[in-house]
Amino acid sequence: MPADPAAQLAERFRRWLRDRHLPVTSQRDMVAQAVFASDSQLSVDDSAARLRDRGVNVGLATIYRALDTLVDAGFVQAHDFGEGFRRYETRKPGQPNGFLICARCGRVTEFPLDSLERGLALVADEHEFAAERSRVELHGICSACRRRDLGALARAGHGR
Amino acid sequence: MPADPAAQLAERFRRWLRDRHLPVTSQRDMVAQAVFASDSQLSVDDSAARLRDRGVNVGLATIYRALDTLVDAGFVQAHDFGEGFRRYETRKPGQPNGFLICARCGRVTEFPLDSLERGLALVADEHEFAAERSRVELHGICSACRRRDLGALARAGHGR
DNA sequence: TTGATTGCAAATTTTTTGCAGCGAG
DNA sequence: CTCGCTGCAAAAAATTTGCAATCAA
Repeated sequence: MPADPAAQLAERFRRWLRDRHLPVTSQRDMVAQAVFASDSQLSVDDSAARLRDRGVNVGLATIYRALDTLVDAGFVQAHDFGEGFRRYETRKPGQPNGFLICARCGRVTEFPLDSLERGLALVADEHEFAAERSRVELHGICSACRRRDLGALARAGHGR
Repeated sequence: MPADPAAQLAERFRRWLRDRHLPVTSQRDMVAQAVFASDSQLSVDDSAARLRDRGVNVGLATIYRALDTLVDAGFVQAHDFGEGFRRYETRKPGQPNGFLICARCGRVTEFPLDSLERGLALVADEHEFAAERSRVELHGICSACRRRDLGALARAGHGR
């Protein structure tokens, strides 16, 4: 059984293209695989780097266009974390849409919104707002950086 | 009593500058007043336009620098709604930090996070994340656009 | 063959930076 | 007088666009 989810997604994307009589080019396929194979949010540069590492050479403009297509097709989701550029990520069914953004190391961890959904729906209702999607960001210090800070503090205390 | 909150903020900003021996220039003052006087989130272009309308001429670079200073001073908050540029807004004590972003007209309405705070704290705790600030975005159709759509639908129905 | 895609380079857009001259303290 | 600020123009950085050559179907 083909249990590799990235390969399955790539195949579904190819089918999506064929269904609308769009050519399945190797470049698009490579970009798609790069995003599908990553479990983090890739910038366009990140994607270009990964392709380069695999010996594949694709123009930046092509990567932008391929990612646009992937977003249109619904396979990929675009993010803007306020860094001045976008990031892209495979859109899995039942996506989290909650983000813990570490101010120290920049790492972005995701979490599901289930527990907040009721409250969010309530707020939308209050304002007669028809919400289609929601996004929650928590900015602060992640557990790893936190532990590191506490460790440093402890050492400083011992040394007096 | 001087009840104009914008004027009060401007005065506080001047004092902030004086306190650190920075010159209080008319340009910085004007930029500050433009943001303080607005109740929406201004882009740099918006700010430039408002200043131009008042007959004030300030270079774009100066506006960027003045806004940076205002953010550093804590009087103004920067936003990124994924439009490709930033927006700035007076930071009031007990800010909302919740945003209803209309996909149709682009208007951004704010709402307070009180009702969600408990849930947010719970999520942070679960991940051992030390949250400093949170940000919630709801994307969808605002009440005004909603009504407009419904009206159009009704009219179409009548005309049959 | 046909029409969409690709690559490259030029164009756009937002923001930053360098620097000579001005101005607040 | 002394720094820091201002304006302008050039530089950066991310993204988009125009177009001839290429490629999938």
